[in-house]
Amino acid sequence: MLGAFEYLILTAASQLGDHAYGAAIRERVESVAAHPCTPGALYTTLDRLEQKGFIETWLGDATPERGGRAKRMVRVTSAGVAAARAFYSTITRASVGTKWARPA
Amino acid sequence: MLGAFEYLILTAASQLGDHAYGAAIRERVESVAAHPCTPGALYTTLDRLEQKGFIETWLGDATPERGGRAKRMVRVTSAGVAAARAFYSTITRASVGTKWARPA
DNA sequence: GCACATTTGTATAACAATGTAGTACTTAAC
DNA sequence: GTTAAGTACTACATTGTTATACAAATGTGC
Repeated sequence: MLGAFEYLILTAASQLGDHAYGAAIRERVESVAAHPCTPGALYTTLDRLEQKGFIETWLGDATPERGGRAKRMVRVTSAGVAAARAFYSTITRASVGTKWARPA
Repeated sequence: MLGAFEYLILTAASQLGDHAYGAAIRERVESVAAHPCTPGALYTTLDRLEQKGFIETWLGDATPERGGRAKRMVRVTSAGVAAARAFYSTITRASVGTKWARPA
């Protein structure tokens, strides 16, 4: 169904738009979830999302900063958007009427 | 962090209140998610949720209906409610500003 | 009223997919 | 060459899935 962690990465990438790349996504996920997002977790998940066709990635240029390795840029595909939408709507629908969510 | 499937089971159990038991939870999850919830998936997940202290289960009485095996009753603990709340709020917070969720 | 099918429900075991930790490698600026 | 930013890899733990078996009660035929 798309895991919770995969969903967090998709949302982060989507929100970062043209500036979405590995490390930036990582920071954003960590700030939103109260939850560490280690490099290993991130890149293996990126690989899997790409395999499923939910994102596209390519190597971009190195920005002229101290540690200038090329960034792995990320774009969410339309299939990825659809998957994220489905996940969100399932969670929302399930939560209607619970103590911890608003009544809808 | 609590998986998506675990969350669905917690919400279903919570909504069913005193009538929460294995098979009823299963039906409810299937109707909410467009996703099959097989017996195996359900009971292994119940075991795991119980181990983590998110639910309590005990064997109830058999109702006087055709197939009257004793039901495994389920109650969400306060720890379970807290976990569900945390999950929901993480997903909600992460989704703010995406194409597929409303702006907050 | 007894064998036996039928129905509702639970359990187990083996496996596949996801999520995580830790560490090593690459590239460029200082 | 040291330091910083970033990516990649490997091995492992946790979650999710499939398929099948088991249990207990009611209903039916004879």
